[in-house]
Amino acid sequence: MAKLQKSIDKRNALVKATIELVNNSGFHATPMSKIAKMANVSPATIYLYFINKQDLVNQTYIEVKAEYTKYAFENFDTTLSVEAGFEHIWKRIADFKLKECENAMFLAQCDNTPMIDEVSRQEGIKHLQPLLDLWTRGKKEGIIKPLSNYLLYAYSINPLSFLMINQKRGAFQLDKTHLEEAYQSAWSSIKVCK
Amino acid sequence: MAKLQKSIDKRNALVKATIELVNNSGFHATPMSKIAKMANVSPATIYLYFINKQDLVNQTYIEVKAEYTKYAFENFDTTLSVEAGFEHIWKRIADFKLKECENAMFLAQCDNTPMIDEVSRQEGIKHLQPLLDLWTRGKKEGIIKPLSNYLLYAYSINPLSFLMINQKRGAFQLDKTHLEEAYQSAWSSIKVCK
Amino acid sequence: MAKLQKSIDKRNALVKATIELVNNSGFHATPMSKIAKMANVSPATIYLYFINKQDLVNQTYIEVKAEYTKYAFENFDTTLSVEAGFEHIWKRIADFKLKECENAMFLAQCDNTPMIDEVSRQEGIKHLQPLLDLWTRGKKEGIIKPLSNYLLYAYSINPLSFLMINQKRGAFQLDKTHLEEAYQSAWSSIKVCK
Amino acid sequence: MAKLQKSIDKRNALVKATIELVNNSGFHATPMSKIAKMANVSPATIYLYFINKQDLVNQTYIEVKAEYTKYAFENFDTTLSVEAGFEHIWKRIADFKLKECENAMFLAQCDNTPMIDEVSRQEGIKHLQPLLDLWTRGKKEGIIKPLSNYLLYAYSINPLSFLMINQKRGAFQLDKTHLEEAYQSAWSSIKVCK
DNA sequence: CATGAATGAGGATTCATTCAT
DNA sequence: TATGAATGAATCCTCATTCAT
Repeated sequence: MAKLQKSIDKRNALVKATIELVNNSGFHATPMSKIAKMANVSPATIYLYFINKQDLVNQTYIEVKAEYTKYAFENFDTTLSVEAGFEHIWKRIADFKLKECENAMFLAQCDNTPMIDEVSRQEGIKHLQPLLDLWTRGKKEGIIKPLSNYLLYAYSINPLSFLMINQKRGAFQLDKTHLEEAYQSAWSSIKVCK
Repeated sequence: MAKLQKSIDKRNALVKATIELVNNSGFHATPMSKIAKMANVSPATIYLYFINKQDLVNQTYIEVKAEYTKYAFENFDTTLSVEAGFEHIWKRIADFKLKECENAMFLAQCDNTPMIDEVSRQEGIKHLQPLLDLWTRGKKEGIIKPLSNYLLYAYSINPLSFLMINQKRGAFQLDKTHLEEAYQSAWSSIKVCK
Repeated sequence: MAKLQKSIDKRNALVKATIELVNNSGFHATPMSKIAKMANVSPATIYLYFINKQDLVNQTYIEVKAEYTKYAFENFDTTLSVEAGFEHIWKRIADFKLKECENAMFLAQCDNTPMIDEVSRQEGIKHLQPLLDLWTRGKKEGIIKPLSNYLLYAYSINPLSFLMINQKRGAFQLDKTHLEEAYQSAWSSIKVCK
Repeated sequence: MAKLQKSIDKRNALVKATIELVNNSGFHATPMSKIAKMANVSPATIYLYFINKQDLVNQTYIEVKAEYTKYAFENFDTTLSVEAGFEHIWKRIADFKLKECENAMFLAQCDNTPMIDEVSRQEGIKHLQPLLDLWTRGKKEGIIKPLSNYLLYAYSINPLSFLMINQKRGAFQLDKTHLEEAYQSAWSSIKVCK
C-alpha cells in the first residue's frame, strides 16, 4: 500500500493544484513552481509523473472530463424512457457543474481556449456516447428534434456552463427553482413540440 | 488627416493582431513582440497606445464587446413585436458570431478565462440593455418565460458560442438550415409554451 | 532679447531639472524624458542643446562647479592675511553648500561616482586655484602646515560636504554655532600649532 | 560542508562582483547579467540569493559596512586613554580605507548617492557605537571638543574617504608620512587645544 | 528652433526544465 | 523515488536617441 498509494496521492495533489491554480490565473500564468508548492512536492517531482507542463494539463483535462462523464452517467438506466433518461442525465450533469464547481470551471476554460492538445480534446469527448445514443433513440422515436448532436448539446447541456461560471463569479445564484426552470428550458429546446 | 489617422490605424492594427494571436495561442503564450510584428510596429510602440499587456487585452475586449453589441442591435426597432424583435436580434448575433468568427472566438476566450480585469468585464456587459428590455417586455406580455435574464441568455444566446467554437474547430458546419433550427431551439427554450 | 533669452532659459531649465532629478534618483535612474518634462520641453529638444545624456551631466557638472567656485571666491581680497583669507573663503563655501543645497548635493554625487567624464572632472577642478595659492602662501609664511593640497582640502573643506548631506537627510541641523565650531575645527586641522 | 559552503561562496562571489562593477560603472550602469558573469553564475541564480537588484546592493552595502566597522574596532581596548584609543581606531579605519580600497569606494558611493534604501542605510550606521562612546568619554574628560558627533566624524574620519577616492583616481599617493600627517590633522581638529 | 511619435537595443526578472545528490 | 539548486531562454517593458513635420 504505502509506496504506491503515496505516489497516487502525489499525482492527485498535483492534478488538484493544477485545477485550482489554472482556474484562478490561467494556464500560462500558473508556474510549475506554484503547482509544486501547492501540492507539497518539489518542482522536479512533477516531472516524475508528467512529461512536461503541457502533458500535465492535458492529463488533468482528460481526467476531469472522465470524472465528469462518469458522474453524468452513474446509475444511468438505458431502459428508461428517452425523456426520463434525459432528465436523469441532465440533472446529474447539473449537479456536477454546480457542486464540483472547480472541476467544471477548469473544463470550461479548456474548452474555450487553445490550451489543450487537439488529441487530448478528442480523448475527452469520447465518453459522452451514452447521451448521444439516447438522443439517437429519441430522434428515432420522434421525441427529440432531428438535429445535429452539436445543436442538441449546445442547447440542452452547454447552457449549464454559462450558468455555472456566472454563479462562480457571484453574478447570480442558482437555487432549486432555477434549476427546475433550467431543466424545462433545456428540454423545451430539444424535444419535439407537439 | 494624416497624423491622427495613422495613429488610429496603428492602434487598430494592434487590436487586430492581439485578437488573432490570442485566439491561436492564448493570452500568456502571445508575446508582445509577436503582436508588434504582426501589426508592423516596434514593440515599444505598443506602449504609446496601451499601458501594458493587461491594458491591451482589456481594451481589446471592451472594443470587441462594443462591436458585438453594436452589431447585434443595429437597425433594431423597438416597436416590433417581442417575437419579431427577438428573432431580429438573435439573427444579428448569430451573424456576428459566425461571420466575425475571430472576434467572437476572442470574446468566448475572455468570458471563460481569468484573463480580463473584473472592471473591464463589467464595462463589457453594459451594452446588452436593449435585449434585456425586450425580455422584460416579453415577460410582461406573457410571451417570454418569467425567468432570470441569466437563464434566458444561457439558453437562447449563449449556445451560439458553443456552435461557433466547434465550427471554427472544424467539428461541424453550420449551414442555413442548421441556423434556422438553432433559432427555433433558442426560441423554444424561452417562449411560453401554449 | 526674445529668441536668445528663450534659448538660454530652456538650457537653464534643463540643467536645473537634471540636478534635481539626479539628486533624487541618481544619474541612470533619471530618464531624459523626465528631464524634458520637468523642463517643459520635448525630449527631442534636449538634443538641440546637448550631444547626449553624458554631455548633459558633464556640462551640468562643469557649470555647477563653476558656480561653486565663483561663489567661493567672490569679493576675495588677495591682500588679506592668510588666516583672514581662509576664513573668508571657508565661510563662502559653507554658505554655498548649505544654502545652495541642491547644487552641492549634485557635486557630491558627481565627485563620489563614476558618473562624470574624467575630462570634465579635470575641467571642474581648475577654478580652485585662488585657494591653492592662498595655501602656498600660508605654507611659505609658516602659518599653514606644509601638507599636500589634497590633505588640506580633505580636512578643511571636504567635511562640509559630509555635513551638508547629513543635514539634507535630516540627520542633524547645522546652526550658526555649529558653523563657527566647524570653522574652528577646519582651521585647527591645517594651521600650524604654535 | 560541500553544499552550504558552495552556496556561501556563490553569494560572496556575487557580492564581490557587485562591488567591483558598481565601483567602475555605478549602480544603474551595472546590469545583473554582468554581475552574474563575473560571479560565474547564471543571471537567474542571483535571484536565489537576493530578491532583486535593489536588495542585492542593499545587502552588499550592509555587509561591507559591517566589515568596515568590524575591522575598525578589532582589538580595540576600551581601557586605553582617549587619545590612544582614537589613534588606534583612526589607524585601523585608515588601513581599511586604503587597503580595502574597493570596499571603501563602494561605501563612499553608497553614502553620497540615493542608491541605498533608507532602512539599509540606518542598519549600516548602527555599528559605529564604540567610536561614539570613546568621544563621549573624551568630551567628559575635557580632551575632545564638545561638538556634535557629526562634526567630529566629518573632521576626523570622513576626510579619509576623500583621500582614498583621490588616491584611487591616481590624483595623488598617500604614503606613510602623509598618513601620519593626516592623523595629526584629524586629531588636531577634534582635540581640545591647550 | 521645436516637437511628438517611433524605435532598436538592452535590462530586470521569470520560468520550464534539468541534474547532482 | 524525490529533491532543491541551477540555468538558458524567453518576456515585458524602458529609454536614449532619431526623424518627419
